[in-house]
Parts: sequence; C-alpha cells; structure tokens
Amino acid sequence: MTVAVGMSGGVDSTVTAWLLARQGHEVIGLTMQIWDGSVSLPDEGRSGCYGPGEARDLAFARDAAQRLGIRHITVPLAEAYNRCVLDPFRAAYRAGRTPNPCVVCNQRMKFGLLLDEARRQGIAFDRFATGHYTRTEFDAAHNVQRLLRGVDAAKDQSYFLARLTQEQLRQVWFPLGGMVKAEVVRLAHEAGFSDVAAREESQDFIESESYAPLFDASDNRPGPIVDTAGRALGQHRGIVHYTVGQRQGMGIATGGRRYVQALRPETNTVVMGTREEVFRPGCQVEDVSWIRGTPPPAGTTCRVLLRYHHPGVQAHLEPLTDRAWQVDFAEPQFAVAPGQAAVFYDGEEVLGGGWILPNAGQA
RNA sequence: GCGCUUAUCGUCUAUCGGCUAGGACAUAGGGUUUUCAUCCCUAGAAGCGGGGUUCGACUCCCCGUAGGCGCG
Repeated sequence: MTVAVGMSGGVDSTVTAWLLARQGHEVIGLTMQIWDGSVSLPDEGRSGCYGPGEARDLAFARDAAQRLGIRHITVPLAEAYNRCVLDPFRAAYRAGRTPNPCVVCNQRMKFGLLLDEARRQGIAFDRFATGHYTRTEFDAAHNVQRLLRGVDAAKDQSYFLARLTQEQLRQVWFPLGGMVKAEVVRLAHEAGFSDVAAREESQDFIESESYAPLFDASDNRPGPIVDTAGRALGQHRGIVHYTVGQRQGMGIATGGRRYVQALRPETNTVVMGTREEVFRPGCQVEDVSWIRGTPPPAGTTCRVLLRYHHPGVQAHLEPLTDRAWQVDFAEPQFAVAPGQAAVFYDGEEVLGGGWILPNAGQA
C-alpha cells in the first residue's frame, strides 16, 4: 500500500515513517509549508509550527526522508493556513474567546488541505499516517471508524483530533497510538535516528513566547479590569492578551490569587474573580462534530475535557439545536474558557467535540 | 484649627526590644505542555525623615511629614 506520512522532522513522525516503510509500504513524506513571513517573528531558534524556523524543520524532514529512502514532498499551504487558522484565531480573541488553533489545524489543514493539495499535485496514496498518539478502530457492526485515546496517557493527543470526520478517519493510520513515548524513542535509536531523538522537540503553535506578534497595534486597546462586583482593579493591555482562568501577567495585587473570570469584548472589559468565582456548573457548546457521524442520544452521560490535559469531568448532554448542546458537569469546573474545544469521551473512545460558548447567563 | 489614629518589600500585611524583618499577592527565572490557561519550584524586593531612651530599636518616647477618623 502507498502511505503518505505527515512529517514534521521530529522523532514521532520520523519513527512513524520508518515503521511503515519497514512494514513494506511505499511511504511518501508530506510536510506542510505554512510560513510566509507575513508576521514579524524573529528567528530565535525556538521551534514551533508557525515561524521562520520552518525552513529548519523542513530540512530535518527532508533529511529524514532521504535517510529512510522515501520520497518527500513539501506542500505549500501558507495562504490556506492564514485563511483557515490564523484569521479565525485572531477573530476569536477579538471576540473575547480563546481559540485552539491546533484542533482547527488538524481538522482543516493536516487532515484536510494537505491531502487535497498533495493529491492535486498528482501524488497518489491510499492512506495517510501521522505520529499522533491516538488510535483508530473499525467498528464493523456499525461500519464506522472509532477514535480512541493513545495508550500513552501522558502523550494522548486524541483531544486535538476530536473534530475529524469519518471520511478523514477512514484513510488515516496512527502507528504510534499503541506505544508509549519511551518506546518511540527506543525505536528511533534502533532506526539510526538517535540525532533526531536527541533533538529538542517542540510543537508549539508559533515560534514566540506570546501571541502578541499575531495581532495589530489596534488590538492593544487598554480597558478596565474590574472585579465581579464591578469595582475597578486596574487596566488591561487589550482583551486579546487574556483568557478565562488566567492569573499571571495581570498585574493585579490583592490579598489572594485572582483569575480572569470573563472577557467582555462589548465593553472592552476584563473581569477578575477569586478561584471560586471562576467555577462553572456547565456550558454550552456549538458546532459539535461527532466522530461516528451521528449524535449520541439526548441525556447521554460521558466524560468531557474542557482543554488539553484537563483531567475531564462526567457530564450530561442535552441537545439544544442540531449542532449545539447543553453540557452539565457532575461537578463545577474551573476556567471554562469560551472558544476552547470541549471533547467528549466514552471511556477510551472519542465521541466528538465542539466549541465552548460564552455563558449567556453569567454575563 | 483641636483631638484620636496609622506609617514595614511594587501591593496588602505579620511579629518581636536581639532581625539573617515572615507571609500572601504582584514581578522575574525555571519545570510541566503540540492551543490558551492552570499548577509546581526558585529568586529579587521593605522598616517615611530627624532626634532621644537602651548593651541593643523596626519594635519605646519626642518632633516633623503624610494618610485616615472624629470635632470645627
């Protein structure tokens, strides 16, 4: 079979390609090119998906492909990345939300346009594999692909893939889903890629300490920081620099810890509260996408993750409209941030995910 | 104008005649991390000015200065 492998140049994707080649597949490395220099980011040697260091990562991917003896294709997608990831990212922050660009990038770019564009260029392949720590399993009885957590609980990346469709999942392989990171590193050594394994890897979003370079001067519009009773606490640097639950960088010194409780774009206000004041009993999510293609029955109980690495909480789901759902938590949760992906799990299985809405009732 | 009271790290404050002046928040650095946060660790950072009592004062007394409260 011919398998395209999304290669970043890091150890996970390199081992993925090596494993598939060793199994006798014809492997083609694909690497997205998304950096077009349109944002001013100095090349500080730091690693990330978006930034001038992309040239270095591309070279690493090419080098790995060459050593594996496989073809490697660079797919230019900067324009699409701007349109599909960066623009909505900026719009979300300006609307007082906290977007998750990785979820969008997987859904639209890596498992979408990357494959479309490669095929448009005449590259033919039967499957697409990545080094994500997650698993798929075909459910013959229902004729659907299931998406499961990675075996390595610490590395599980299923959260980021919760919005993939059946069409996408049917052509995808995740060879690392059943492994733990240590095994992958061991395989890298075995495969002769000790240098890659030793390399500092980072899959940050952008090559910058903060997102500030993605925004304009007009986004740095100061406004009031108030407490939950409306009392003034200070000034913020522009609403795009904050997220619900944030504590650091606020410059607000009171007796105890204070967290961002809400962002109010309509008044350009940041509201802060005590930790207790930032808990929520539930939330509403929109544009929910279900892995199996069909929603679960109303009243379903499942586990929901409100952000990557969230321990998760039992929740009760009720449909509001065809794509929006009410999610009631078994216990109030801290810092439910509008814009983040709420991902639903039934045990090891990913049911789907949607975007957390601002809680209308709490404004 | 009179009386009372307060005056410590950037902020809010703790203690005691022996202090290498403690904590929290904030800040900085680090850890964790394919989003944003959270969280954890570490660090720097203070006794309003002047005089006096005392072996010794941040702590007691006086004056000044500044803030608060009450009475004008």
